[in-house]
Amino acid sequence: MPTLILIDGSSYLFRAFHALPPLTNAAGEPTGALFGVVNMLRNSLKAKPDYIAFVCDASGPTFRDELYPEYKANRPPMPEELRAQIEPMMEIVKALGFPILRVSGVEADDVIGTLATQAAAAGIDVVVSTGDKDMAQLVGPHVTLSNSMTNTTMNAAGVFEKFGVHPNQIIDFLSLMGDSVDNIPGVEKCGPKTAAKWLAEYGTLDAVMDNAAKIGGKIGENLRAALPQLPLSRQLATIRLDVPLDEAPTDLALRERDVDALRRLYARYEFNAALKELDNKPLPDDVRGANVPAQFRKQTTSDADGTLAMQGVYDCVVDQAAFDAWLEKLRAAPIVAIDTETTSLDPMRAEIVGLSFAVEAGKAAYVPLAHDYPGAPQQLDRDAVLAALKPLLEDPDRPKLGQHAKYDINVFSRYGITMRGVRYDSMLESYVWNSTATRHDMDSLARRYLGYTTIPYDAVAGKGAKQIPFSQVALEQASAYAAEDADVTLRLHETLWPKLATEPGLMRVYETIEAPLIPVLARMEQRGVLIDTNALRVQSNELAKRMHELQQRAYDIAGRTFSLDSPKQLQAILFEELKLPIVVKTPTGQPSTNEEALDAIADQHELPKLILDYRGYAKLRSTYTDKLAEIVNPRTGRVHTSYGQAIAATGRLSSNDPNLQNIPIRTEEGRRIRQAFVAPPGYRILAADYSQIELRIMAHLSGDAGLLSAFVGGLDVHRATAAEVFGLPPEQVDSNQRRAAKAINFGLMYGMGAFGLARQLGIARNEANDYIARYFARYPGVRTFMDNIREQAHRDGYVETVFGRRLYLDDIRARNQNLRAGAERAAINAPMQGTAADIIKRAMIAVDGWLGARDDARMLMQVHDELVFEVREDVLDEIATGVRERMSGAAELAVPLVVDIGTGRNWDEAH
DNA sequence: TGTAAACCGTAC
DNA sequence: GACGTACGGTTTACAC
Repeated sequence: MPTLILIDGSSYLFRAFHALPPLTNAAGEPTGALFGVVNMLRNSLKAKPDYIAFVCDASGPTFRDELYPEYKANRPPMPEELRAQIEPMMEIVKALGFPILRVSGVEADDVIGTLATQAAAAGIDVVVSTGDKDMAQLVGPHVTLSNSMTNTTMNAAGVFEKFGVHPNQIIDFLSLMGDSVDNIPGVEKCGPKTAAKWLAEYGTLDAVMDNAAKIGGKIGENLRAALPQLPLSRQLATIRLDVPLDEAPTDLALRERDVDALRRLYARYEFNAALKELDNKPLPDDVRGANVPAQFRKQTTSDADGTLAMQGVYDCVVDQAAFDAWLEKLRAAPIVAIDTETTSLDPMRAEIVGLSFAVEAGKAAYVPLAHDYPGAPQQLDRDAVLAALKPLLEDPDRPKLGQHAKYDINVFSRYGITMRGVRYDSMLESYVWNSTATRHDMDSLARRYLGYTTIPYDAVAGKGAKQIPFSQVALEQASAYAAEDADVTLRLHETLWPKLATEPGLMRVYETIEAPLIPVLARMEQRGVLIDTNALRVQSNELAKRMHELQQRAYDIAGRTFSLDSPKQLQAILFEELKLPIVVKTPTGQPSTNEEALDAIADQHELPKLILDYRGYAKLRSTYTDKLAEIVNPRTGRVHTSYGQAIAATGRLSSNDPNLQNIPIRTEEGRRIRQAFVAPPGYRILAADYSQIELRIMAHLSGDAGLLSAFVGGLDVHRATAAEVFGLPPEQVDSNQRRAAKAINFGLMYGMGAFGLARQLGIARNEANDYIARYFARYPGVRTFMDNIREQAHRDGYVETVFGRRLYLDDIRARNQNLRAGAERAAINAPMQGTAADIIKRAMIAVDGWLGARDDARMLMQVHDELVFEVREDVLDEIATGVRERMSGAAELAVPLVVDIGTGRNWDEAH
């Protein structure tokens, strides 16, 4: 059968632009995207199709813009470096002899859809070459998709495998999901899984809509809310198959290529391989790694149509000569990407299995050191290799690059190596560039910024029960995986660093906050905090006893046994068997058994109170007492948390394994957990926390006179607020009024409305409204500030902290009310939460620098507005003074930054 | 056996 | 639906 290849030119140019490094030729003209597209085109010819066409978007509006003015409204303008590559691309495409189709009023997709349909009807096999999943709707018996970026092809079965729906359901599938890039509305919270599930059940979008009432939960409500929008979404997602065209598929034979023009263009853009091929000369061999056994050489280069796969030569270094050669390369390189392979995700328990390095894109090596499996080849001695590398690793003036380098720093520390000079970390570069992106792990970054899918860890080490330690992974696979890690890290840096360089504010955040913080956090994690496991064990037993008693009583009361831990079973007993009133519902519409709900019915039955007590104990025991004891490192007797430096969108740190940032404090029983965080003999715990830091930042940012003077005057701000709102002298404010004022102060920072305040304080909604109105009347600057932030967020799509950290708000222009309102609340909160994060990070860097190498005082923990130290008793005063000075001085605001400090034998006492 | 979702609750 | 940012435990449903 004859074949037709339809190339989605616009899609490829755009993807190649984002996937490839920003190459330029000697004249400084951008060539990266061009290079990608040209290679793809040359490869497409190798299939020797009978017909071929290059289809791209014409300029000007299309019928979709008329249907829906907001279509693609979120698209940023095309970057100049990309725009500059369009004309050259068209010249090359023309010179290659490709028929070019550009039809105004429709998109390239529609032209492709029309041609594919016509060709298939005429018995021609069609391959649509595109990176766009929307095209899956065209797949049929004669039509397949091919994606040269991922080197995959898809027929109808492939579509079903990938999306879980058939090609003829793709339009409905896309309509349900919506598309944030094209700004097509869908069903909120409906992703591919949910969309596929519904379509599997009902078959079509129409049927899903007809049965919308049957779908439960929050997602069902979202679906019903979206019903009016969905027909429009479907129209937008539907590729037209009836565009009037001048050419029939059979008119699309390849024209004769213009060799002279190609030679001139290839030369100009420095596509040397293409130029050589043009002149029919063989390509030179790739540079091969020296002194490397051939069987360990891993070469990832372009295959038939995988031009955009990682290209490079990866060495597996197992002999001294090869290692020496690499050591020389590392010493000579201006920047070295380093990655460790280990036996554990926990750096405090991990042992080094191998090291990988990259010095330029495409040139990387893996040095296996402790692979141990039957038949494993001889490897270099780990201690000898580490000793040889130590000077380089410890030299602060040799710039190093990592992906999540804190992990590697901690691993090296276990071998007596203090890694210094980590100037670059691709994870943090990505985080500063756009903290809203949910994941900054290497696989996600490679996909996002390089358009490349890395070898998944699972693929070499397995997962779940079948997982093997990396030390048992065969050298050949281990090398491919590990060397790629270093290579990809380097390529990510080469992509992200120039981006950061275009935004001096973000660059400053990276250079003055995030990068210097890496070794500070690493030291805190390595140090760990001493835990009194005996105290925890005692408490755990007490809790277990009380829980058991409560459990027995609960069974007696209910007349049967059940799991007190199961909300579902509780719901059956409380609301079905006992018929207690339902006060709160969960987001899925079920009767809630949360604290608020149980509190509300506690006066009608004894079971709710009992459950609340049980829950409190169960939470403490499972989450804290038992968990902490379990996670104590047997080597150090301490818990070594991991701080997440690229998690929270606002710039805050997070903490896990264990999470030290949610240790209880509000109740007496909870504080016993804190009492188990102890100082070693001769030391004391010192806790220093910023007083009302976020409210102070609000005063600074808003410039509100009332709020400023409260802080400058050193007043109790909640009391002062109560005095203003209730029109009383401060000394006549009672505790209830102060509590209300505190709720207002905090609530406003989170964008809370009257509804929320009323609920929080248990008052009528109009009363809450009244409070808020009086607050804004008394603090007009705060209202103006909030209005301005909202406006700025809408205008720019992001908000900033005092130090220039940026938070993008993807939903700020959403048509969905809830999404948009949520984004507005986040916009209000982010400058305050984010600035507080910036300030304490700056303080940590300053305090760490001041403490230097002294071992009589060590910073252990950070809890958002608090730093915790262990300090030798004889220097407590000196340290307290120095810490206070540096924390207060971490920012110059319009109000003083007050720091409260306490000390004690344990964390609880230090408060 | 493993994963994801729902629910709940802790911190700042 | 109504208050921002996190982490994580238990139950439950479900795919493999």
